[in-house]
Amino acid sequence: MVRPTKGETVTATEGWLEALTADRDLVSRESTASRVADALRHRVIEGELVPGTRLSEEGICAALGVSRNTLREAFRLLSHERLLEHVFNRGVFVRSPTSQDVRELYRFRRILECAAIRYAAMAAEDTATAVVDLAPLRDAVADGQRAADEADWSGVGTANIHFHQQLGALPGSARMDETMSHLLAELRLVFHAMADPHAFHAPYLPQNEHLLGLLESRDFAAAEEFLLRYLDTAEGQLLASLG
Amino acid sequence: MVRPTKGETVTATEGWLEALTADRDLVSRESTASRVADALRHRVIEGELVPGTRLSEEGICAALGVSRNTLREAFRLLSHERLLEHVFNRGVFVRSPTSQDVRELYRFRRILECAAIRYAAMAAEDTATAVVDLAPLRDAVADGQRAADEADWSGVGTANIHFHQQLGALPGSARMDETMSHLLAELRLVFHAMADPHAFHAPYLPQNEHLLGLLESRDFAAAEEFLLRYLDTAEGQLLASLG
DNA sequence: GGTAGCGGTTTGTTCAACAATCCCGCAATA
DNA sequence: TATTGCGGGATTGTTGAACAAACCGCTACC
Repeated sequence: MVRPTKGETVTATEGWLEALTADRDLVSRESTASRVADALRHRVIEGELVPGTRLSEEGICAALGVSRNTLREAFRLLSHERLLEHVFNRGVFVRSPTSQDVRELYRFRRILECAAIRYAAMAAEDTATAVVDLAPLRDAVADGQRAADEADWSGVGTANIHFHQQLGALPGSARMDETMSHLLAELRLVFHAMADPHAFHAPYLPQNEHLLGLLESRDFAAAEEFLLRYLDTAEGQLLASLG
Repeated sequence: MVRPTKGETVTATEGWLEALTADRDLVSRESTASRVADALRHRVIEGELVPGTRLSEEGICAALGVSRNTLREAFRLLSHERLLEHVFNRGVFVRSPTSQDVRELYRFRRILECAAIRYAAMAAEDTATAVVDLAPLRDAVADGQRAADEADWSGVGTANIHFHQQLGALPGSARMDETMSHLLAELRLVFHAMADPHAFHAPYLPQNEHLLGLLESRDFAAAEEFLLRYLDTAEGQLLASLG
């Protein structure tokens, strides 16, 4: 190890401590329950666990090699995210969203995503506020385009979700980000109930691009209007598919 | 037990089955973890547990007479509501919100509550939609007035929170209700950090009433404008109080 | 046909134990 | 003096087993 010569003190560039805090999550191990929850969440979101499936405690804790108590903590986490449904004395099931759920989900989406656009509009006309950063949205659109070129429909779906996640992140509120994240994860359950969940996303790719264009040209009123129709269409499709 | 005479079938008034479902939660036992969480939540929300307090597992599960595992499930629930903070390998603490939290909380409140007003506006001009029900808001204002008359400042605070909860409930989305509920519960933590948390709420009583008046007279634009100023003021007070 | 009783199975909850981790105080060192 | 290294003690993380309670499906019975 190289150490400074005696009497000499090395002062690093300003703010390096703050930079370190960004790496904090790399150091801190997370609990096994979180990791189990991550594994299950992935399976649910990717549609490998079909809605309605019962998740037996014994089977899963044997498969994952964790104790029942730890597994139940993971169940609790995912139930809170509405990905699983915990029925007292009967076990946990992969949640199967109803059409009522779809209507509520989209009502909430309209509220949150329109609010995000309005926030961007406010930030744009208020020079005091730092202008919102649309780069993550551009990235999401690009990712979607790339996935479509490779006929990776699952990737298109992911990019689509990512686009809306980033749209909701415009106001820069961690709480809203989390809410959006849960909302979109739950929505994935709905998508899996469709006949061809992956192809479903494809038509929305150019629409995302158009919406981004409106935002970039600062036509926020048109963007909001466009988004509302966009969501109406999607909701209608899902409701029709759910019966 | 009285049973109908053989061959005779008693038919009760229509809809009694639906009425029964409302009492379901009285019958269905909830898990002990939920009840433990309820008890702790009450203590935290009422300010009996000061932010920063460490909640020792051993002490609490002895006091409540539940096992450590059950207590830990309750801790998970409350951590998810951001009332407690779970630090890995160090225990759980009553969350002490920072000024950063306050800013985020109010940013999110502005988004959600304004969206609620805009939803009411949309519902009002769209005759197809059933008109929104302002009765719960009136009730909350009345409760606050009554509590103020009796110098019950804690009650005034509760009524104030209740008012905003009901405001957020206008769009009729269970998911949004839950989000608002968590938001306001977390906000209570902030209030307790103030010098005189109860008196803090009193000035907002007439403002709630005024806001309700604007909604009743369907002047939604003014209502939104008024609410924004309202929230600005409150946020400023809290930030000043937090330093 | 409908209903009451009955096992087998799964969940709810507790308990006790061990490993891993952290905090605090003390000594050693530059 | 200020910093570093090192236990000791306490607390948390996780496990495994155990028992009570509840549910499901089956059978027997009226």
